[in-house]
This record gives sequence, structure tokens and C-alpha cells, in this order.
Amino acid sequence: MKTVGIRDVAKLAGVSVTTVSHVLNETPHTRVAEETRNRVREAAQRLGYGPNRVAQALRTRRSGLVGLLSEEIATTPHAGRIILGAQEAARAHGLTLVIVSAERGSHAEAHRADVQALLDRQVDAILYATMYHRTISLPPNLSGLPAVLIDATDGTGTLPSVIPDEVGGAVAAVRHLAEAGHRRIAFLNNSDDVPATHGRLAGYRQVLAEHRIPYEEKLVGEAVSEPAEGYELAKEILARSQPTALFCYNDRMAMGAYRAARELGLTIPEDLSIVGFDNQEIIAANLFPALTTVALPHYEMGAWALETAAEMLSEGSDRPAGPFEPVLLPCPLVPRDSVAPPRQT
Amino acid sequence: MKTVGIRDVAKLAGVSVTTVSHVLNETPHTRVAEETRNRVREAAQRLGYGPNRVAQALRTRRSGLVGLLSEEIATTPHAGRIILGAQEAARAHGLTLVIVSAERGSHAEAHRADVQALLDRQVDAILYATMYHRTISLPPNLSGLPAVLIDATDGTGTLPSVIPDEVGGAVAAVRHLAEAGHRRIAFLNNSDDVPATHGRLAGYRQVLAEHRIPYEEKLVGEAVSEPAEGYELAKEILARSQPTALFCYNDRMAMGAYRAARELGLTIPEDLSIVGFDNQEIIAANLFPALTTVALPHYEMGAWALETAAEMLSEGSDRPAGPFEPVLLPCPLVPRDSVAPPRQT
DNA sequence: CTGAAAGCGCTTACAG
DNA sequence: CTGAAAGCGCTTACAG
Repeated sequence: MKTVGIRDVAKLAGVSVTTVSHVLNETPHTRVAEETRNRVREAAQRLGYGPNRVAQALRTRRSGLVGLLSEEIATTPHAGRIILGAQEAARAHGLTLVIVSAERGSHAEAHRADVQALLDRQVDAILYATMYHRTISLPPNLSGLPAVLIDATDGTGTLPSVIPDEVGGAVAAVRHLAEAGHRRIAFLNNSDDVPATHGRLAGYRQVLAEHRIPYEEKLVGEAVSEPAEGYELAKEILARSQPTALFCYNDRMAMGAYRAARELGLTIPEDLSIVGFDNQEIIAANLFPALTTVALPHYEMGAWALETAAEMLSEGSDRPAGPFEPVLLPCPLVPRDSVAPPRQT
Repeated sequence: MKTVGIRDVAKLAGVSVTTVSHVLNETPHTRVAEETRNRVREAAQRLGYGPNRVAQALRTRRSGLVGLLSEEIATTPHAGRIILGAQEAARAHGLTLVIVSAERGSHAEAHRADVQALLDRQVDAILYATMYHRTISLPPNLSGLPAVLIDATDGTGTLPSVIPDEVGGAVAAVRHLAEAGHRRIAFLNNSDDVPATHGRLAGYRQVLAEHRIPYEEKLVGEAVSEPAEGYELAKEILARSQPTALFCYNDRMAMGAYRAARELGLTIPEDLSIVGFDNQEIIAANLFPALTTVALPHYEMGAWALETAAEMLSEGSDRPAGPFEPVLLPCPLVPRDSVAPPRQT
């Protein structure tokens, strides 16, 4: 199975490899007779010639590869959306994604090795994605080439980074509730010290302020962000402070809240409105009634990161200086069926 | 930012590049003085030298890249598990995964182009994954190199392929129910004409036969494999034939069945046992009570495919002839809390 | 308008 | 035990 090379095309077209290269690459500022061009194109076509990208890469020092280093690929559907976004943007730029999922539970040193492997492959840029929004410290060898952080920021702003607008998402969720007429809106927050916890709380308070609703401590609680804990917390808050609506840190906690409501004989949304966060389709769309929630822009972050890297690549070798402010991508409300006006009191 | 090459290492160690290459690659049958070896290794270390894989690929005609072509990456968490399995196996073999997700809704011709892109990249092998178990026809240019099908078979057995053992999974599920003492076991099947539909039904019937339980048509129904339709179908079957247990085509239908049971005042598992299929963690683990189900071996299929490709690569260039029988990977039962013995009648 | 030649960074017979 | 040299398949000044 001899593979066809540029020489074969040249021979068939009766021209030099130089010429073949010029016409196939449409090198600017190169005059080649139209007739010659056609002969070359036909020959290439006939032979099914595709340039060897490896050879091209060696020669041009551009591999057209961009590495996506992900902490724990695909344990979560979210990772998939990031990959898809990056992948489709890559396709549009003629780039190819190389995926590396970091060893589980590994830290700085292991990541250094993963980055090195990508570097040895001559990737043109690296995208570095974490599993959930947080602040990280960078592998030291991530500095010779364009690199972009996804769903993460390093404290120092060394690299461009893109994260969800947690505050804005929470604002959209709570405002949706407030505009439906709710004033007793509980917030079932996550108990982890991550940016989303603080951001979503900030959004919640902001909307309260907007609507001149006093902030009440007994309407706010924290728990592990899973269904079982969401269930317990919802029961507790429902019992102690009679909210008419629940804003849940995520869809999984909302799932628990559904159960709590059911047990208390509360019908959603007539007796209790609920809004989640994350838009995990499989939960949100399938709960009954379907859960109104807020989407995390994973696809968009993947695409944004790739676009940004591509831009840095085309801007030539001088890497923009930074420091970079993290870019916030909107978390849009996804209305479904779990919100209604409160019952008349 | 001059990158360090083999020449720099040679210079620093005071040897030829030939020697550097030999010691770093540990070329067999090559005698190099231990002292020289050490000098070379130290020099490489000091310079932080990593061989340029692109140059190596060009020279050796082995890129160490394997392409994973997936129909619609990451729309489903399943795709992620396949990627992860392939990725971790790739790492173990010193291979790197290149991911391409086929354009949405595209068919034969578009896939040809995707394969071609991978070929131009000089990938050593291609893994071709579909989104759910089914029979496909192959892009014609997938024949020059080792290729493996994941979650799919081509009718003709041209390529090695790996698929879930649907029958075995259904057998495990229904047997679990039968062994708990159930004899009136309903089956909520999918209405699509895909291998899983037939395989799971076959498994269901097989266990019935094993346990000398007559097959009753009114215990079996078909619907779209989503929660809403699962709900309707469950209500219908529950009403018309009083089963003590439900075997659901997938977890999403089981989700609907939970709701139906609830509305009919049936407690799971005391009044009604339910087993699902797919083990979509986010559903199965989080329903209440947690759903006993059957896992699809996505991770394992990804890993198996990569291993198989790696094997074909190391066996030299003569591609095994085939025809290949699809390899069935087991679908293990994942017991949770939705199964109990039937109530005494 | 077209082509000969150097060279990207490696590996690998081959010679010594 | 070690090294000089060819060549993988391209691109790109440069010359004509």
C-alpha cells in the first residue's frame, strides 16, 4: 500500500513539486498559469492525494494540533460539551484536537508531564480545562505557547481564561422567581468553598436587593450538592420558613427538593416553585414537572477557548502580555415547568 | 524561544546525534559504553530535551496517533466513557488520541472526509464509535490501516468490533428479579428497531424459559425510550396485568415508571420492583429509591478497541484477515435499592 | 511563469 | 563502541 506523495502528483501533472505545492496551497504572490493549475489539481484529485500533515508540520513548524488537557474527562457530561465546543471550533479553523485526560487525582508534577507530552507532539496551543469552576495553579511549562484556561482561573491572570458568569446566572434564576411574584425565596446553597457557591449567593442577594426583599438567614442553607442532602436541606427549610420558591444550587439538589416537596404534599409548581442550576439535561428535562434551571456554558467555553487560542496563533508569535481578566460567559435561564406564581395568601 | 534539539544534546554530551538517538531510544543490539550513556542522559536531562515527535513520525512512519471518530461526541455521557477508556489504554501504550466528532447528521460522504483528515494526519489506527449500538456501513477509505468499531458492527465482519452483550445484560436483570421470587415480570421495551431492543427481549424470554414462567403478551409493551413514554406505558401495563416487577428497557423509561408507580400508590420496591438498563449514574443513583440497573460497558469498549488496534499495530503490517465476529462485552448488574421479593399473595 | 535545492529534526543502515 | 550520511515528505527562499 504505497501512499501517494507530492512527487507522484508532480510526475503525473508533468511539473515540479514546487509548483504542485504552490497551487495546492494557493501560495500568495505566486503566478502560475491557470492551465498548469488545472493540470495539477486534476492530478491530485485523480491520485486522491492529501498532503502529509506530519511532513508539513515538520517543515512549517505548525502542527495544526491543539492539545486539550482535561482533569477528568468525561466523568461528567460537562466535559463532553467542552470537548464538543472546542472540537467544532477547531474544525472551523482547520485545527485538530488532541485530548489528554490527566491521570486521576494527580497533581502539579503529573500535569507537567502531560503538558510535556503535548509539547513533544508540537501542539500549537494548549487548552486546559478543569472539571468545575475553580482557581488553579499552572504547570510551569505551560508558558512557551498560547494557552487558555477553561472553567478555571489562575490567581495571577497569566493566561486568558473563561468561566461561567455565576452571579449573572443566579440573578437570572432568582429574578425569574421574583418576577413571578415570589418574595419568600429560599436558597439551597452548596457548602463547598468554590467560586460558584459565592457567586450564586451574590446573585441571589442582588436580586433580593433589587426587589427590596429583606435577606433572611433562615431562608438560606448549605449542604453537599447532591440529591440526598438537597432533600434533607429542603425538608428543613420548607419546615422552618415556608418559602414559596426554592432556588437550588444545582439540579441534583433540586432533584432532592422535588422529593421533599412530594413528601410534604406540595405540588410543583402550584404550591412550590423550584429553579435549579447546571441544566443537566438528563435530570432537568426528565423530572416531573420538568425543571426550570440555568445552563452552564460549557460548549461555549470550549469554543471560546479554541477561538482565543487560534487568534493568538494568527497574531504571530508575540504572545499578548496580560494580565488577563477572566472572561465571563452568560448562564442563560432555561424555562421549563417548575415555576408558577405563588398561591394567593 | 529556541527549542532544544537532538543536536544540542549531542553537542553538550560531546557525542554524535547517532549516539544520542541510540541511547535515548535504547535501540536494541547497540553497544554503547555505559559511561557514554550516562553523559547523554545527563545532557538530555539538563536541557529538558524531549524528542520532536513530528520528526520521529516522519522518519519512522509511525505517528503514535490513533484517531477516534465519534458520531456525535459527548451529547451523551456515554461517549465520554468511551473516550476515557480509549484514552487511558492509549496512554498505557504510548499512543495519543485524536478526537474527531463527525458533523451532526452527516452521512457516508462526510465521514469519508473525516477519515481522510485523520489519514492525512498519519494516524496509525482509527477507532470508529457510534452513539448507540447499531449496524453501520463503513466509509470506504477506512481500509488501509487498523480500524476497530465501537458499539457498532458492520454487517460483513470486515472489521473487528466490540458491542455490549445485550442478551446477557437482560438475562442478569431479569434473573435478578426471578431469583427474588417474581413471576409476573413485565418488560417495557423500546419501540425502535435496534439490536438492543431485540437482544434485551431475547434475554427476558430466556430467563422466563429458565424459570418455567410462561411468556405473556400483555406483560410486554413497547414505547419510545424516554421518561414520558415510559410513564404512560408503565401505567398501562400496571393497570392491565398487575405485574410485581418491571424490567425497563433503559433508565429513562424506568424514571417514568417510578412516577407511574407513585401515582398508583405503589411503593418501590415493596409493592413493585424495578430494574433499568444503561446505568446512567445521574439517574440511577439519584432516583429514590436508587435504581437497580445494568451497566453498559462503554469504558471497557473504548479500552478494548484501543488495545485491539495496538495489537494489530504491533503484529506488523499484515492486517488480520477477518471476517471478524463482534466481541460481546458483559453488561453487569448494578444492584441498588429498587428490587425486593414480591408481597405474599 | 516554473524549478533546483536546502532544510525542518529525527532514525537507521553502513562503515570503521 | 561510535559517527557520517541519507532520507522521511514537505515548503520556501532564490534563481532563471
